[in-house]
Amino acid sequence: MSYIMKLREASESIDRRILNTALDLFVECGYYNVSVHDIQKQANVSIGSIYNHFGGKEGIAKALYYHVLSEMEELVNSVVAQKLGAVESCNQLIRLLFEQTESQRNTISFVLHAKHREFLPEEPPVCSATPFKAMRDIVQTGMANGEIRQCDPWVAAANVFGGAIRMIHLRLDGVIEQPLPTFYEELLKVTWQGMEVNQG
Amino acid sequence: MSYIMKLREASESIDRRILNTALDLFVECGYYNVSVHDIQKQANVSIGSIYNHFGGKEGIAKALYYHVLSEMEELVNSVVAQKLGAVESCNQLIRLLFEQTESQRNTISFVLHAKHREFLPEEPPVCSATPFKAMRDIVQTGMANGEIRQCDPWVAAANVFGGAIRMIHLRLDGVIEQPLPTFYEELLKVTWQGMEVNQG
DNA sequence: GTCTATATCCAGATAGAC
DNA sequence: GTCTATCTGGATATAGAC
Repeated sequence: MSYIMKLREASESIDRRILNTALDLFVECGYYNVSVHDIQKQANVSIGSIYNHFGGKEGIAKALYYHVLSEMEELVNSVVAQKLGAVESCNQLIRLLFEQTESQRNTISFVLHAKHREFLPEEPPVCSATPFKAMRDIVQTGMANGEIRQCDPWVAAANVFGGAIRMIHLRLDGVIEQPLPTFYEELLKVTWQGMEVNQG
Repeated sequence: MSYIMKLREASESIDRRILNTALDLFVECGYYNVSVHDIQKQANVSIGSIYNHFGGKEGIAKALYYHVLSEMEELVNSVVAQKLGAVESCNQLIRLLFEQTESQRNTISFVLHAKHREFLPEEPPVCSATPFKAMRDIVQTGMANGEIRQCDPWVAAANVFGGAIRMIHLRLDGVIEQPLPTFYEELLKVTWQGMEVNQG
């Protein structure tokens, strides 16, 4: 083990080391392709510690799930706290999500890309969690105050964020090869003004 | 085993019975939560037959993957063959996808919702498969002939189909409770004309 | 609380009769 | 080609020393 690694381990709590390692492995290989031993080895902790701290593999996944959800919630709250208009709030959210897809790839991947129901069957689906509700609420507010065209709430939310989320998926799958912020301005333009060529 | 079941089994080839059963189980429980024995029991075939026909669990998944991809390809081709304009082609595609999400739920779920890379690591990602390329091509054509606003190809495709795909995901997750065709008209309006309220 | 060594279980895969 | 019975590896989880 390198000196750098030792330093890093000393600076991180054992819990964090387990969670960080698990996040990397789950995202890279998929939950069911990762064994407790894999996590144990890569995190340089004993298997006993893992069972003491989290009670098992599913315990790790659950802790991780709530951890990344709370990070997501922070992100949404940081935008809401600015009290911008609805449209501008959505834009900031998309900008932050695009940036974090590049800088915090695995966190975003675990929130937006993982199929939690498969390994955490008891938990509610992500999209019904608070940060996602908050995103839909922002759109709702915009419709109420006339910033955003009136329409069905699901349609509105899917249209505002659907394009961005689709691009995040494609980026995480390696299909899009440029960093997402490259597309930010252009995406906003078509999202708000539409795809149809203006007549006259 | 009921009389109806026997009739159904007699009318289906053993291959189809295995694939149909596997599709249902994979979608409902997730690939790794389904054992070969589960498939074997529910399809009323012996485990030996499964290994003879598909060589194992991964063989089933691979066959299924190409099967549903070809169904998806048919769907796209059926629209392309009509030689409509680009915008109208996209609309028809979305309409068909919405309808099939209700009538062929598991097929759509396996194509659009499953994480194939986790259990078929050798296969290319779905979104790089032909039907998805064809969808992007339709959008491209529309930009070339002036039907659709000029912009980055990824942004355009994500915006045209992103809202629809997002709604399909939400529907498959049980978050949206109404059948998707309900939203068809409204979705098209905002997709093409945008979300921003017109000035004046 | 942390570790190693071990127990238990069940999945995928195979063997060999028919 | 189809079946049942069986093997084997590897996973989760535990026991018990330190």
